[in-house]
Amino acid sequence: MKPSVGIRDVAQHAGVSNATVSNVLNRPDVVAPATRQRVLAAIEELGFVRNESARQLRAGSSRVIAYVVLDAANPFFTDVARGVEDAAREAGLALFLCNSASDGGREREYLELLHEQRVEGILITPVDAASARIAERGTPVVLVDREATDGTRCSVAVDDVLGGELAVTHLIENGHTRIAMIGGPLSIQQVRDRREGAMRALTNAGLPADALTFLETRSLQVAEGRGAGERLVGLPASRRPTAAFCANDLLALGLLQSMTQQGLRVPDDLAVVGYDDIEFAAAAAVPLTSVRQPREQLGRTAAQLLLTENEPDHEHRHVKFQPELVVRASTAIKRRP
Amino acid sequence: MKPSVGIRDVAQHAGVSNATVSNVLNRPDVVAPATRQRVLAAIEELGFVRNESARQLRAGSSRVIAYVVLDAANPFFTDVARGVEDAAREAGLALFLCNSASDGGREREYLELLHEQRVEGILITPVDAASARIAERGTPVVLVDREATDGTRCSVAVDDVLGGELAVTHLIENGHTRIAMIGGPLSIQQVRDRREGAMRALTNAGLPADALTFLETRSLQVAEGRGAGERLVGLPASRRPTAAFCANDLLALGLLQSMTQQGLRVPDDLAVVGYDDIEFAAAAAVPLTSVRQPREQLGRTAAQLLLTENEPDHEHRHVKFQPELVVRASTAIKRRP
DNA sequence: CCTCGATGTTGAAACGTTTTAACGCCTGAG
DNA sequence: CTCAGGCGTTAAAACGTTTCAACATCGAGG
Repeated sequence: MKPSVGIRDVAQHAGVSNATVSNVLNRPDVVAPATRQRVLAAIEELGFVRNESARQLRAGSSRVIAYVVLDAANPFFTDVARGVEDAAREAGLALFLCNSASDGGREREYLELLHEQRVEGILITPVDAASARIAERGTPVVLVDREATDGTRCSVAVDDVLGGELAVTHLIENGHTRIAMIGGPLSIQQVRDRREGAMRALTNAGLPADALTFLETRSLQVAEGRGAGERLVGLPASRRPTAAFCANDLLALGLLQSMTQQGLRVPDDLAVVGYDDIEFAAAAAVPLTSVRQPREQLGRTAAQLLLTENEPDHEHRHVKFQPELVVRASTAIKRRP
Repeated sequence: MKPSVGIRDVAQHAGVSNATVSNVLNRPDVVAPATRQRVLAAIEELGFVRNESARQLRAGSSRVIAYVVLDAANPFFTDVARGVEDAAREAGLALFLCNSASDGGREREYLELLHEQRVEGILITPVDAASARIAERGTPVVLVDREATDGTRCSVAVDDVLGGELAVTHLIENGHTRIAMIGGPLSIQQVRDRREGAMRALTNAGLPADALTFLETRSLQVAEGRGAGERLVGLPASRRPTAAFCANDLLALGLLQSMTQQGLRVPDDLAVVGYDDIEFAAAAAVPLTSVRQPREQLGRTAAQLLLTENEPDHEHRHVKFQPELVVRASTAIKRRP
């Protein structure tokens, strides 16, 4: 490792004091143009890179925020992250992405690390309700895609109950009366909310609660969707649902694959609704009906809320967006031959 | 903001010196169990969080590495990132993900930031050749999915020339003699390599170079694939290729969508080969033939190489993996009615 | 000629840790 | 009783910045 050139080396090389170098770095306008040039030249020549730790230690602020994402492999979250990043960069902040991968332990570790790093703020889509209540340790936290139940912090969410209701109402209107909902684990708030919305749709339509079969999955990933498909087909034909509402598009895509593999047709044998409307939903084997959420706006808004967090008269806000149903081929009206 | 409790506050509260608190934090075994308990209790009680900046400033090391990814929305890279993270976490390092989003400026900013942060090491899939040559500033850098041409750093790559050759050879064997390659911009090394492989396949089969029409795109994203599809269909039927090799799966998925929309059939009117074999390739409208790369292993290996970087007798290594063709429906043999 | 304000520069004191050498205490051996 | 050695603890010196009050220098206004 190089002897690591510091601000004093630069100062000496340029024939000024270290305070002046610091000024060139942080308040260029306050130093005379000639000196500034000389210092910049010295910086260039010596290959000086400011030591952020020292800067932060003294200055107290870090110019970095972080987004702890639930599943970096889910395009929904990468889209949210893009919104976050755009907003952050407009505000002159850098963004660190951390992937909890739905693992509470990992999430805790990252939060601890971020607190230690004294980031300016943390955006998080928490793994479960417990972690959503994480002790605030001086760093502002904004919940993303999850509503803060207590008023202790800001949150940006989408009305998942409404989303579930939209999806299942659509299926009911298409004539389905035996419907499966696929999703899990139930420790995830979104899954619970979407199920609640589904139940509400049944009630609204005067259908009994057992018109909905809930198949719980271990995660919200493609492979689990395939597994659920097999379980579904395994059911006796008389009780087998004619439509499925998946808690996200990854599950729906897996389900779709599984149906094709088992020789069943979508939507004829099984209508499918997904959730999130990720880009791949439209490109699927059967273009997927899905519930669209304003992904980038979700992230962008969350970042903006975070920025208001240390304003003097800040009070926590809870923004809630409306989802929207996008109808495609996977729920085309059932043919009655 | 809270008055921020420091190590000395803890020390005072526990009736010991700050050095002892530091020992509890870093070398718990060296301090007497009773004292340790007392200190831990004080930490808990005061809600002390170690200031990482100060730690790092004094200790010199950061326990963090970073992966600057080319496109966080591309599942290929999130899979690579997962491999990186697994390896990092096994080594007790945290991983920060930075998304350059194929933007050279963004990439430079992040690299600067990471240097300032004095991260232990940087993994990067660079935007273009210029950025791949980025001045090393004391922080070890490993190239991911790109070969380091000079011997100045380690790299982990996949043989893209071979990949392109596999894809196009497969198309030729299926009887295609007018083939399109879709990808870009050409500033991306992978695109150039895959095209070179495609040309080699032509040569091997004794086909003229103009059997391959290269359609350059502005990026490697789904929307560009759709655009390319329209351009393709716009060609006079006599010159229109009967098969397309896409530089990645996102383009291929876009192309697929575009074909369906324009009423053409895959593979009958156009056979399609993608690249990367992302999870969604198998779930596409027409399951996609694709060139598979060992994604997670790529990331894992890169992280491991990075870790060897500050061993005393380190010499830069260039690992190169072999890709593999996965044949699916999108290149099923052309029917000749 | 003196004073004043503006403009540029600087010396030195933080910031909150880790680290090192030294310290006091206790125990067991001589 | 003395002394060597081990053990646990500590005072104080870093680490590389930023910041602030103070200090030159200079031109203009009185």
